[in-house]
Amino acid sequence: MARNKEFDPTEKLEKARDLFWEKGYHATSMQDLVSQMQVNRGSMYDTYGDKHQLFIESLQNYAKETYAEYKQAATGEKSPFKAIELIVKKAIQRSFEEEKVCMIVKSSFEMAPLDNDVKEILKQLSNALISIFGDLIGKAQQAKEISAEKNARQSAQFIVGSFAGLWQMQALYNDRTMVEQMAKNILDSLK
Amino acid sequence: MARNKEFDPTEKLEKARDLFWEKGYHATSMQDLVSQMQVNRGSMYDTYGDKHQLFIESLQNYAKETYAEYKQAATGEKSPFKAIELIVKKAIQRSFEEEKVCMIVKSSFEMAPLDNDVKEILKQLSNALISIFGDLIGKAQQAKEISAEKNARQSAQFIVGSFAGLWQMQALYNDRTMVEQMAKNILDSLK
DNA sequence: ATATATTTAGAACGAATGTTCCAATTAGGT
DNA sequence: ACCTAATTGGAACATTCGTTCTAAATATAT
Repeated sequence: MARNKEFDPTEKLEKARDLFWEKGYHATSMQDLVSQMQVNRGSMYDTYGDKHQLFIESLQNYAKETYAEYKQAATGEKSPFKAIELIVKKAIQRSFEEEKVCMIVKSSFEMAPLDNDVKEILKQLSNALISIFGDLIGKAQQAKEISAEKNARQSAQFIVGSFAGLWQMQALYNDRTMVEQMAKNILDSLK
Repeated sequence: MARNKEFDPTEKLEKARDLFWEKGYHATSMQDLVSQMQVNRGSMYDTYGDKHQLFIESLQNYAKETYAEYKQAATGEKSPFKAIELIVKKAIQRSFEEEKVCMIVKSSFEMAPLDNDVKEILKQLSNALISIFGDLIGKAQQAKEISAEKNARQSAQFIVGSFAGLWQMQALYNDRTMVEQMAKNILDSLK
């Protein structure tokens, strides 16, 4: 039939994702993307569609990779509460290593008020994380590690929401001790 | 000497602020601002400087007005802990009335990674809020309303950070009950 | 009343925006 | 080896971007 692509679409998508992740949607130009991805303009539009679609795919890719890391951090841990702790630790570690704050949270503030399609995706992705924590909290309650009085899903929402606080503090102060202290407070308040 | 301005600079600044507040910095164009403020382009540059300076003044104006409202919500309240509760309540009420999420938090995610000047201002403004809560927490400890074990400033940082969680949830789900439940969790964890 | 400094309206600027198009290239199926 | 369909590089598109400029209008101080 015809030629094959010279580039690996998912590898290049990750480059786009990293740029959107760092600068957000509006501050990232197609020129920025072309330069960073090292892919021709035409090929970009052929492969990913327009900027908006590319952003959405970047977001999905981010969530997929991030949640996989979170789950991976918890596997093998028998104590559900410790599993939660491990995920939070991993999230913080990752965030400081990448020197970037969670793309879903950033996008929630930048895009949710302006773009309904993106907002729905962000809701769905956040729901997925809430479910992960909800399950763990339920199990922790069964294991009597935390009080069974509290509603598991509410606690999960609290945890996921609290992440935003961690990231804001990181974004402003970039002080890991401070962020870890906040995380400790959050985890303590679960019990 | 010469003519007077036909418009009230602070009144028009508030219009700019509302637009930046809603859409963020990058998604707001000068054309948007000219239309919304009903001020001539040239007059805008004469009065406020460029877009960047106008944004900074908008941010300062936002903080001034918001913090005044917060303090006002707490005045007359003898119990320091209840004062904290009142501020949180006011913050939530205001946020749902305006149908917009805190401009400082939004800007922290959009601008802090890209703009050091804005980041420093955001830090300073956040510090001011942390101090307000730090004072109240200190007083609440003296009044034995909350445990004196915890470091007051750390708890204040936790509160201020937790606001970001409230706003993310509002931005995504726009569910007031959910946000109020989260706020309750935050306040409970203070004790 | 006149001179003067400032504001006003809106045209105009070059640069950057997202997107499309086209000719040249290239690899796969027959 | 040759046709064919897709990819490639890069020019080109119309808009929009933030900003500046000019000329007319206007209010103040003398």
